Amino acid sequence: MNGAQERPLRADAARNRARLLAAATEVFTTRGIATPTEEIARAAGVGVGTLFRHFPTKEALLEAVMVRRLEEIATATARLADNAERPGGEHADGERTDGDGGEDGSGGGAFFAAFRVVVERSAGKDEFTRALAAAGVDAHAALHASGTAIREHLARLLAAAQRAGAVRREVGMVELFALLVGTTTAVERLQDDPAARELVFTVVFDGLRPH
Amino acid sequence: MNGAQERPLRADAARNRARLLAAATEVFTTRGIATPTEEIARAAGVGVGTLFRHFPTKEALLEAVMVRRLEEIATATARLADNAERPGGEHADGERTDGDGGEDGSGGGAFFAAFRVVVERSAGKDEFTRALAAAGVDAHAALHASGTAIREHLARLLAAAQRAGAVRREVGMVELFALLVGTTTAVERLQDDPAARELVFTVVFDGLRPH
Amino acid sequence: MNGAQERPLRADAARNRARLLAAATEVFTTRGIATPTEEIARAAGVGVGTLFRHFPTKEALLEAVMVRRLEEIATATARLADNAERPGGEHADGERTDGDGGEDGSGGGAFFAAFRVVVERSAGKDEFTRALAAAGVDAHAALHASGTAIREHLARLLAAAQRAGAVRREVGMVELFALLVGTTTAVERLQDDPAARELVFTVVFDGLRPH
Amino acid sequence: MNGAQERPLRADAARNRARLLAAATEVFTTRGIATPTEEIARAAGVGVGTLFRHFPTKEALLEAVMVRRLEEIATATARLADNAERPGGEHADGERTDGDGGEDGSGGGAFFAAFRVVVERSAGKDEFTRALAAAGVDAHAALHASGTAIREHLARLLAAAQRAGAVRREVGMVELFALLVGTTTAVERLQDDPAARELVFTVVFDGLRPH
DNA sequence: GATGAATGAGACTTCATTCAT
DNA sequence: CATGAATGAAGTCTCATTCAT
Repeated sequence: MNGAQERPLRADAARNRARLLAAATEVFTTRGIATPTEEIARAAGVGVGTLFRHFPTKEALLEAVMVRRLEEIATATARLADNAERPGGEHADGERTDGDGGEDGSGGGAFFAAFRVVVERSAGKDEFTRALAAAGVDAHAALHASGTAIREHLARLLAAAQRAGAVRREVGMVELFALLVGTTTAVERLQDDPAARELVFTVVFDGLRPH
Repeated sequence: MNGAQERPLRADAARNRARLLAAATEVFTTRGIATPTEEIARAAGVGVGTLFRHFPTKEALLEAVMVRRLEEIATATARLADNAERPGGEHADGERTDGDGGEDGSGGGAFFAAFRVVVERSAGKDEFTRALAAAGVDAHAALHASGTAIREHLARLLAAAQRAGAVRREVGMVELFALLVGTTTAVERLQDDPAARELVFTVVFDGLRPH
Repeated sequence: MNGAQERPLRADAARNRARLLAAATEVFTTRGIATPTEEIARAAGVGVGTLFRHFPTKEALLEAVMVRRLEEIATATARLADNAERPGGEHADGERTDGDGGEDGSGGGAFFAAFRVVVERSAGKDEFTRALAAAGVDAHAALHASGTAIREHLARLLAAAQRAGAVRREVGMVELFALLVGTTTAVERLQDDPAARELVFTVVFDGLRPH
Repeated sequence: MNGAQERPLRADAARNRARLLAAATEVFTTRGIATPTEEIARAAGVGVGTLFRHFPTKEALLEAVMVRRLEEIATATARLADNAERPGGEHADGERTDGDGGEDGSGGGAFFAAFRVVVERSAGKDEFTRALAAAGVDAHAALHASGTAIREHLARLLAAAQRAGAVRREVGMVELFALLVGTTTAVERLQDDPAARELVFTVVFDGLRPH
């Protein structure tokens, strides 16, 4: 897609870029996107000038952070979606060996695993999305690409899970996404209470099963 | 608790205060809390000076908006909680008259009704909460008061619903609150798709039932 | 043209606006348009905020300064153009009373007077024009209006002077404007040498006469 | 004056220096002196580091550009001045052969030719001068040297032209310089209109002749 | 009391200059 | 020596808050 316009990037430059991305992820998530750029630069141990050399705009930095997150998620969902469809993927034969601690019990394990992945890696993403949407950046190429990929993987996983009778058929992509961001928000404030987190997942997953 | 210690407030002043509160609610919700104070003043049809006379700080205005919301929610949950416990409230005897618009069908109707109320009146509250939390204002008196009341009503409703076997017993207040904010977020983006909203509620409610 | 959108402007606001305009004229002319806004604000005795309340952009301030200059010039050239054409304006009859120390000597006095006016009030305008042009602001309404007026007045004066045989007929508006800005530049550095200034005017004026 | 005290400069270094000078001349003239140094480096096909190795300061680069221009002008005026004074230079005897492209017809041809040279090679110099002056660099050695030379040549040419009766005697060096920069400015905006340019020269030259 | 002009700290961004590669 | 990444001072503009009208 973009093959030649980015030269290899000098060693130190690459390191600084990585540091900035890490610092931005951390700072944006914990202190909100209103945090001054200077703060992020300081957290990354570089000057503001360096920040702006790598990301020409605060918004661009924001986007880069999101893109990285989305890409990670897309990678994970891709694996799950491929596995689930591969013949033999997700314990293919009939003999319900199961045992998958409640996550499914009747196919759809990959779907629920993907749901977890998306939720767990989306922490803090909420505010980012809002910010970008507000800036009218909805369709920035990179974002769009990863977003589309994730959407596609989830669609396949959802369909498979419904075929397997693991998820109620009324649920479509719209509801799925709403539940994903909702669960993300719910779980976000339960960082330190794993039991509560598990229970929230259980409630949502049970609610998604056919009734 | 504090009802009368502040002097009655002249008629026009009261009207301006009300206008500001309404405008702020609207503007903060639709355009985000970063909207300049001047915008809010304009929306309310008053000057900035007036805004700052009524609310010494932007943060104070934010808080006032939230307090009003919480109070409304508290009023609604109070009624539901009282009803549910009153002898005969929520069809007390065994004869499942039901008929409660599908909300449950086996006790717990008041609880689920309260869940809906909280979610539906909380739209946009999310960002407010974050903002206030960020400002270290977590325990501002007024907020705390209404918050406590709501928490108490919900606790009673939850207990009743669990006694009636309508809600799984593992769910405690922590999970309930997480699910409330989560569902609020989920539902927020489904403003224009009532069917999807309903389905989200169905999923969450079904998930809350004993399994 | 614009009648109602500008409210009367409070007394202090009007004073500050005037101060800012004066300070900007002074500062831009003497220290160049690269002078920081803060300098101008300080020179005007107000805060930067005030400057930006009155002129939303540095460029807007620049434009306002220019507009005022152009308007002054337009007023002066208007008077001269009208006078020259009024029956009896500029000693209408044939009897070359002359005596006008070289400024004309054969009609065209109004034209040469206008030339002087434009040059003398244009000091420093040069850099402004360049700056505005660079900013792609060439056709900003107000500027355009005054500019057009001046152009029109000068066209009439030039025609009259040529009819009177006071100016060579080959000269058109293009050359006239070029000579105007050229003479402005020439004269700008002769601020403190009135005799030299006069001589420059003499040279240009003599050159403009039929040969 | 300073020709050899700096070591010879390696071949590639010399080429880079030349490229930078050319690029700077071009860029400063077309896009203004506010153009970032990086732009100039890119135009020259080198890195910024190289630029700053050759010219320790942006201002130094600016000065170098000007010096080169002034030197070119000085070379041209030198030739003209020498020619005019050499016995037989500029058709010394009385027999008005003229033929000198119409520039004068009565001696002073070299003077007017020099005037043209200065004007035509000064395009864009205006902004440079201002910039340097603003930076308090008025008397930088190199600039001064070439400037002095030009001044001297012009003084000789002017004197000769006045002796020949081709230029009015009131005009001194002060007025001459003012007219030079003025004509430069006038002519600058007439780049694409040769006829208008010629007419401007004609006006100024006629104005300079005795009246 | 209401108004909106004034204020100035602070945000984002640019760019001349330095320095590691 | 060349390169271009890093730096941070400085510039333009915003906005919560104060205060004269």
